[in-house]
Amino acid sequence: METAATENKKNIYRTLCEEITGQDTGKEFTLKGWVMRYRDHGGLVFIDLRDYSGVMQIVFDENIKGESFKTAKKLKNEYVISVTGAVRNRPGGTENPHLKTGKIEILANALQILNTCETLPFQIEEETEVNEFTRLKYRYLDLRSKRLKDNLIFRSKFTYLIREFLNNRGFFDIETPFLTKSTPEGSRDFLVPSRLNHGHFFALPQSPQLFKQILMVSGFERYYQIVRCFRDEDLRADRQPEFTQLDMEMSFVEMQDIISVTEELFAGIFEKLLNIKIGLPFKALDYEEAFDKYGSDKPDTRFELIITCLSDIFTNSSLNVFKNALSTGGTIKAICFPNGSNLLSRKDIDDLLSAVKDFGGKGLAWTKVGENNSLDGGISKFINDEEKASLIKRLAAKNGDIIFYQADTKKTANTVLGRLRLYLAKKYNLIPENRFDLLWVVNFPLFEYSDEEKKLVSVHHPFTSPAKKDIAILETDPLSVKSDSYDLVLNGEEIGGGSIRIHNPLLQEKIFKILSISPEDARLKFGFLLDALSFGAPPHGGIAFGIDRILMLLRNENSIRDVIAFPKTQKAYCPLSDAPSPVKDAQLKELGIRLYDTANKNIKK
RNA sequence: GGGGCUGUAGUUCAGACGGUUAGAACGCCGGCCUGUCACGCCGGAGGUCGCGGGUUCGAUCCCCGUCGGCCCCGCCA
Repeated sequence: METAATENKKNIYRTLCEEITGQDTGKEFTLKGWVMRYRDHGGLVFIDLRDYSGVMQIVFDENIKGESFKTAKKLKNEYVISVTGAVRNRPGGTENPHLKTGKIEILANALQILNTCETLPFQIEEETEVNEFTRLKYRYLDLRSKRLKDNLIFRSKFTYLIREFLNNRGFFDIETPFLTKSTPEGSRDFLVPSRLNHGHFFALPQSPQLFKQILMVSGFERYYQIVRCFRDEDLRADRQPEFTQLDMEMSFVEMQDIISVTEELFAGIFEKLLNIKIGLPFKALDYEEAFDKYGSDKPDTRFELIITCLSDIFTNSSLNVFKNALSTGGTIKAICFPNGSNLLSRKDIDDLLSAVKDFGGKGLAWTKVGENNSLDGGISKFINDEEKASLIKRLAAKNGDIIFYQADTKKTANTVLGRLRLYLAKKYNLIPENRFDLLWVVNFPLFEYSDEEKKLVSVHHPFTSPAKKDIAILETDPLSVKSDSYDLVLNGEEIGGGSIRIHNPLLQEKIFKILSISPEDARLKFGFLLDALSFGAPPHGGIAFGIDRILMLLRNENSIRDVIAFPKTQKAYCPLSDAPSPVKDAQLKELGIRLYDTANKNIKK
C-alpha cells in the first residue's frame, strides 16, 4: 500500500515529510510535526521529525547562524515543532536504508517550538509491548505509532472504496435510527431511557435489519450504510460492544445477485488495497459439507487436515468406544496429521487429550502410521488388517503421519475434530501467511431445534426466506428445510452474512407458526415491519459485513481493537474517557429511574 | 455464569525457603560529545511490590477476599 502522503498529493497547506524526495535537494521547506527521536552530538543535533506521512531527519549545526541550534538543544521527545531548512543529500555512508527519506535530510535554519510534551507514560514505537490498558488510557499516544496509524488510514481507504463502488452501482447511503425499538430476539440490547416517556426505553440497534427492509418497501431498491451496531454481549478479541457493519439491501434480487455484487466489491478492494487478485466466483461450501469436512460453519480452508468419515470401515470394530458410538447412532471420524509422528512427542499427544476434552470430546484415540502402511501405538492393536488398509487409503495416510479419531455423535465428532484441526494448525504453523481464502457457506438450514427453549428457532432470523424447493415440506419436515441465506468466510472468520427475505405475508405467518411465535407476539415485536410488508413489499434480500473483522484480517492483527480508533476493554470499559461511569441523582430523577441496591453507592451526589 | 494466564520504578521485566538498603534495561533529570539514526560516554533521581484483611516477631512473597487486564467456553437471531 502506498503511504498516505505519497498517494495524496493534494496537500494544500503544507509539505509533508515523505513528499520530499531526492529531486528536491537545494529547495527550502517548512516541515511541522513531532520530535520522534533526538540525538545530540554536541555541535550537531539530529532529530527524526514525524508527521502523519512519515519521518524526515533534520540536522541542526552550531555553525549555522541564528537561534535554531540553541533552540534545538531544548528539544525533547514529542515536542511539536515547525522547522525550516534546505534539503540536501546525506554525506556518503550515512544514508539510512530503513527510512523512506533516508538518503536526504534537512539542514535547519529556523526552528519554532509549537508545543512541549510531558514525560510520556510509554515510549511510542517501543519494541517491547506495553500493557494494553495503559495504551488505551493514552490512546492518542498509541495512535501516533506507525502501526495503528497505518491501520486507521487503511480503514479510511477501505470504507472509501466501498462507498465509491456502491455509489457507482446505484446504491444509496441512507441513515437509520440509533434510537429505536428494543426487540427481544437476538442479542441483548443496549437500552436508552426516554425522558419524555418515563418507563419507556429506546434500544440501540443490533443492526439496521428491520429499517433496511422497510426502505425496500419504500422503493429505494439499493441501500447501503456503513453503520455502527450495538450488542450488549460479552467481549472477545473479535467482538466489541459497538462495531461497524457494511449493511446492504437490494430489491428484485435473488441470492446470486447479492453474491455477485459482493464478489465484485471484494475482488476490487483486494486488488486496489492489497494488490491481490481474487478468482471469481469465490469458492462455496454447503453448510453440511463445511461441518462434515471442517467441523465448523466458518471453515478455515487455508490448510488441509480434512475431517473424514470412517464409520463404514469400522462397522465390525473390536474397539468398544467405536462399537458403542456406532450402535447408538454415532459416527467415527478422523483427521490425518501429516508428519505428526515427528512433530509430536508422546507427551504432546497426551496434552492433546486435555485440549480435546476442553473441546467437548470424551477422549482422543490415535494411531501413528509406520512404514509399509502399518499402524503403531494408540489404538492400533484394535484395528485389523482390512480396516487398516481401508482407512490408510481413504485418509491417504503416509509413513510418519498421526491419525486422530473421534467416535461420538456426528455433531460432537465434527466440532471436536474441527477445533482440534485449528488447534494443531496454529500450534504447528500449518497456516500459510499472507493468504486470503474467501469462501461462501450456503444452504444453511432454516431452523434448528433449541434445547434451551424446547422449540424450533431460526438459524438466521425469522424473516429469512426458505429455499423455494423446500417450501412444500415447511410444515411436514421443517428441520430439512434449507434457507436462502449465505455467509462469507475469510480465513476461518465469519465476516458477513445475509439472506433473501420473506416478502409474502402468508409465508411469513407460516414461519412464525413453526417458530411458535403467536400472531399477537409477532405483532408486538415486529408489527411495523409486518405492516410494511403488507403494503406492496418487493422481493428483496441483503447482506451485512463486519468491517472491523475484515480489517483485522487484512491488517494481520489479532484483535479488532487494533483497527478501531477508540476501543473498549473486555469489560466494555473505556480507559480513555472513563466510560461508563455513575451519573448524578438529578439526571436519573429526570429519567424517572431509581437504582437498585449496590449500584446506589456509586452515585455522585 | 465458567476455565486459563496475569498485576513489582514512567515502561518492559527480574527477584527472594518469609528476614538488613527490592534489582536490570529503556525512559526521565544533569553533564560531555560534529555524522548519528534504538547514537555513545559519565553521573543522578525515581517503588503504598493492584487494593483490603488474615497468619507470623516480621508479608511484595503464604492464606482469604476484592479490583483491574488479556485469551477462551457459554452468550453474540
